[in-house]
Amino acid sequence: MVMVHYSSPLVTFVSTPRNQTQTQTQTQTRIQNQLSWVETLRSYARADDYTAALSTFISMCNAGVAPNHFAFPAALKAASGLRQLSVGQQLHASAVKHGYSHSMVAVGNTLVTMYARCGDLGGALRVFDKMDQRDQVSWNSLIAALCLYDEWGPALDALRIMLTECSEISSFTLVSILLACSNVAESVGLRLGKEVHAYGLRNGFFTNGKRFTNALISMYAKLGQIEDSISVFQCFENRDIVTWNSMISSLVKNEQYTHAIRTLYDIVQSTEIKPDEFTISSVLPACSQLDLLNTGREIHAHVLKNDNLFDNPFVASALVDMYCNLGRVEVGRFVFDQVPVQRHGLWNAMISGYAQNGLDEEALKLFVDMEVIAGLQPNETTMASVLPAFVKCDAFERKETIHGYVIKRGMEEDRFVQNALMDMYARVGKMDISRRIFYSMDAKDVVSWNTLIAGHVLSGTISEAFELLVEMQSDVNGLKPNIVTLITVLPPCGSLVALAKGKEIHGFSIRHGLNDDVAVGSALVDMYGKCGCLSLCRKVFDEMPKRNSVTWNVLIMAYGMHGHGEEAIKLFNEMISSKEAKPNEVTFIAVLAACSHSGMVHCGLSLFQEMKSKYGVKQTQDHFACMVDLLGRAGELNKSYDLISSMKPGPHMAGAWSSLLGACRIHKNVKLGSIAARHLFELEPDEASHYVLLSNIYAAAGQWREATEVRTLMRLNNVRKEPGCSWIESGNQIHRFMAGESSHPESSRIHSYLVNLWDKMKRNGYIPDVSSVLHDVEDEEKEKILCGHSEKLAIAFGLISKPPGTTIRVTKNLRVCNDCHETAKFLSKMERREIVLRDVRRFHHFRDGVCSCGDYW
DNA sequence: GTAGGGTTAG
Repeated sequence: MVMVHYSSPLVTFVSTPRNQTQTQTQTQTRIQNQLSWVETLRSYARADDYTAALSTFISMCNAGVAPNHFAFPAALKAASGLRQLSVGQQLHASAVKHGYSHSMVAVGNTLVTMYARCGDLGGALRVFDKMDQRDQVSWNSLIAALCLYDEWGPALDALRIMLTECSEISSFTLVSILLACSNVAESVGLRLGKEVHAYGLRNGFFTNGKRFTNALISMYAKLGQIEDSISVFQCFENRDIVTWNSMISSLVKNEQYTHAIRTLYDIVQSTEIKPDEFTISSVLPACSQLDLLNTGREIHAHVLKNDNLFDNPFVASALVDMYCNLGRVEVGRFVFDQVPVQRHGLWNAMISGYAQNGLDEEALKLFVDMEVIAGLQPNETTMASVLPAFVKCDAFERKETIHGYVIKRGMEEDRFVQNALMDMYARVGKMDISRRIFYSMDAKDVVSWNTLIAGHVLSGTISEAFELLVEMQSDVNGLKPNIVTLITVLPPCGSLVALAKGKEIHGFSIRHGLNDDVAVGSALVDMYGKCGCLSLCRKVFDEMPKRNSVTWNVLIMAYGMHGHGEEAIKLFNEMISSKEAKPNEVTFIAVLAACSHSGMVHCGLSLFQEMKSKYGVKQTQDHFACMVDLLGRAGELNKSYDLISSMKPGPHMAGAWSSLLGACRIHKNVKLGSIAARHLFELEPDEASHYVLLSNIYAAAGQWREATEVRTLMRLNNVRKEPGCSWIESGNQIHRFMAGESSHPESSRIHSYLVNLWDKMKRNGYIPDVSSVLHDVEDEEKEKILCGHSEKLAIAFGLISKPPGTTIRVTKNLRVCNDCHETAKFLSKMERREIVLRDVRRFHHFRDGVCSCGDYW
């Protein structure tokens, strides 16, 4: 027997020496004695003082008093409570020796529960099978055991058999069944749960069973029927603290955060009920969700005033979690450092707090400390929290070694860890391994799908991402795309101008009620803007129930990119006066870029000067770079140059110099252009576009020798020009065209169409701008090269394949050349087609021979 | 009978 050390008045009582000879009185005394022992043992067990109960049992045996059929269940309950399987097994053997065990229902029942609670479900099932007799409690014990191991289906099967064997049903049965109902498929669980509810109503379980009512509240909430939970709660008057806690946690589970906080206030105002550790740890997540830092602080204060609450590990980690979720990582750390009892939950809360706030190195350090200092082995939750920090932390280079660690610790089966690993492989460019993990997973959840889709978006394999989006909806588990999915797939629709796909996703968001979400709405506004559909972009924006800074920024950006500078500034002023969202640094990037694209120099200058004083947004080097662009485009090349010279060195410098270089091409300034290019060759020697621009500038000025020199330099530096590439969506497919290439299946048809079109244009007075061609060859050859430009191929394909009257939307990876710009403008009138051409910088919207940018680009 | 810490996007 395991010895349990404790001191109690009982010890003196049991160690009193006994007489060796037995008289009748002595026998009576002995029986009396046994009764007292057992009674003491049972009262300890009833009071959940398991250590005392076991100790009593041991002393009783040592005193030569045989345990009876009341003693074993009490001792077994104590062993269960202490989760001591070996003690339970010894009790089991001892009970068999004394002739109890399975023949005695009470002992058998307690054995089932003991094995289940001590981590041995198999042992529990074996005992149940061997029992000669079973009563209602036996079945309850079995069902509860199965529920404990998440064997919900078998638990319900057991109930069906039980109903054929037992006529009586107790509140214990009902509570177990309700628990099982909450964890099976919604339709099955809800149907059965409602039957149990009705049964309880008919049989008076409401009047005598708080447990039943509390379980009902939780059951409805877990199955998403929060209205039913609330009505059960409201109809029940005999509420205790568990009832209130069940209601609060149900509300939080169903995202009814405001209601949850209100319920907490109801508790506080009532005199007889006081919030306990369950209340606190249930309600704190609601504070995070609603951004209620002050409410969180009040709760924290309440915890500090009742210091027994702070000893609860759930409360402590919920506080850490709340502060970190609200961005107060340092307060979270302060609380973390105050907690005397170090448990996994607490460490994991702090590690994920660091990781989610981008403090990767702190997260990694704590991950190490957890084992080294606290002696706690990281578990699956730790791993899933820390993996993103490993992936993002530049100081940690050999990312993949972490997979070995995961396997060594036996955590590779965990879904959250697998998802995090998939993300890691996607980010290091190993989509094959990411996919392999995905297809090896038994239970893929929405996050698994989202991670794989995001991986494909990240690695530029967009068609795979779109295919997965479709495949996902036929997943056997009935998974559906969620908000994150939509936010993942909408940006590539915008960048590829895949308008039909974008509209399809928009439709999906409406059908599934996801379009009211700010992030989804903003992504839709952005997508329509990038697809060149200003009207739909505006319509989505206007219909959104809630907008934030991002929403306004993407709308302003869209108007700016389309050359509607005045409108963009008007929207900026509306944003300020609506007070719906505050302008931030990105807002000023958007308005300054808008001014730049529309040549609104004065407006841009005054906004730039006022942004700090009037709007409280600090100027960054990126804003300076916008101003360089604005001045340069407007032809104020010297001012632009002076501004660059005043800028601090940093990664934004390349952008600034390339703005100036671009401006020099527009305004044909060879001298400044070559200065800008020289800086760029140093900063980004591998970037082909710089060489091409400078070469263009020389060529346009007729300086062919210099132009050739630049091309030679490019060769010497081993820089290869990124091939021009354009996309157009047609027939629910994205078609890609590379400059001078004929890999498209319809290539020859497009080519002959383009030759005819070119002739027709020239007959109608079009003069090709051959200055865009770098090669020093005959004009006829230059025209051939011009006709091979990818955007012309894409526009030609659009004219052939898209129904008359529809808009042609093309996007290009590089800047659109002068001749393609003029061609599109000419075609928009000659072929009576609206053409929207998007390049790396902005939109060119051609209608009836006019470009929205007014040739200012 | 009631409670937590995790993965995806921005």
